[in-house]
Amino acid sequence: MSQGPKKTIPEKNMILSATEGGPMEGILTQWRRERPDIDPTPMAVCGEIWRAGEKLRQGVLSNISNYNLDFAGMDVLFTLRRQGEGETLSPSLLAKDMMLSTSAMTNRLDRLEKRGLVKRMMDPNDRRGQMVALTDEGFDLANEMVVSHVQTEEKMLSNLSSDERQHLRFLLEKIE
Amino acid sequence: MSQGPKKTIPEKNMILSATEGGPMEGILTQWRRERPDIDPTPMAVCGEIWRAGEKLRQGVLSNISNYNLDFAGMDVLFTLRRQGEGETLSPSLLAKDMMLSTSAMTNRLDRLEKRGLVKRMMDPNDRRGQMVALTDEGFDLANEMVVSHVQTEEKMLSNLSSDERQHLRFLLEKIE
DNA sequence: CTTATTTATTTTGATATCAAATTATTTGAC
DNA sequence: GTCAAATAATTTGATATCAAAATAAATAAG
Repeated sequence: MSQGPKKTIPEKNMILSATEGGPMEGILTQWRRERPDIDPTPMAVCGEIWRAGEKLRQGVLSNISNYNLDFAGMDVLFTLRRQGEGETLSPSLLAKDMMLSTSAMTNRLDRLEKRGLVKRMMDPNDRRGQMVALTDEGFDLANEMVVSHVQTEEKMLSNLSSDERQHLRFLLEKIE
Repeated sequence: MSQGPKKTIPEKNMILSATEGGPMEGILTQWRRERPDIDPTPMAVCGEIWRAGEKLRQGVLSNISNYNLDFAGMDVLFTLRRQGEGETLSPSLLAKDMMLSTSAMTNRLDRLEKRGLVKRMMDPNDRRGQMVALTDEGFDLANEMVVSHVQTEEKMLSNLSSDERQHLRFLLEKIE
């Protein structure tokens, strides 16, 4: 209440809370004791990114499981939905878009097709190729699901102001 | 060269580069067209986190595969190594630490034990329990590997200043 | 035209994971 | 002490993934 100038306190708190108290700090302490020759902060940064990603993934998954879907299925439905109504993508493009093997995509599409959410159509210009589209049911489901999906994400990000979110993206994009 | 005050330009650039050019921007554009009623920026933030995490994972994996290991094995080795030489953890604790099922941990330990990197010992105080420790070989490998591991991460984070890294962690920790 | 190469998708075989069941042991209630 | 509930680890069964092989069709070179 009487020590430093008030001006510096917010900044100080910011820095402190990024290095204290977090679940990462114990790990860093261990490494510093075992390998004082190594600066472990890169591990902390990467670890926080993975931890945050995992937390977000859990939250998103818990929402979409209300629709009897998993992350994989949601990914396909949303990718197709945001192309626009009636638009199609080939299995190869879908796989590339999601950084997935084409065989994994075959499997995902099989499951979604069995549930009636997507349909495969022959590509009229290339008999090797297929055109994958949402069914009406898939389109409606994606339309409904995206609302609660974004709400779920919004809730998990609610401690971040708009500026902070932008800054977070800015920093993440600098990762090589 | 003659328009606005120079002072604001860095901030402006910062904001611009977080919303333009990134691999996320096309996706946002699609969503804005299809669902103008929904603010898609939460998807962008989450997507950036997952994207960055995946990129880091790839880099780390490409380094540890020089040691014929995968992410799973590295995780176990490092968790044991940072406990200190000769320290042990039970399979349950290891599993909890890595947010993994105990059966997955059984599998990981089987593989590492087969390679002679860890050993299982009976817990003298609880005949149900085990104490997992690094072998000498495992200890040496962890010691060698952590150097290039941190270097690899450091390289991928090299575009971020020390302050930026701290700020990044600060922001990530706000995710609920 | 024919053959070789590339491209699109599926199938096969292997593996890491999880949830649930199993086995063995400890802890707690009485 | 005995029985029930909790805990530690493994086994089992199912599944999603990948890499590599297989199938089929388009493209290119001669």
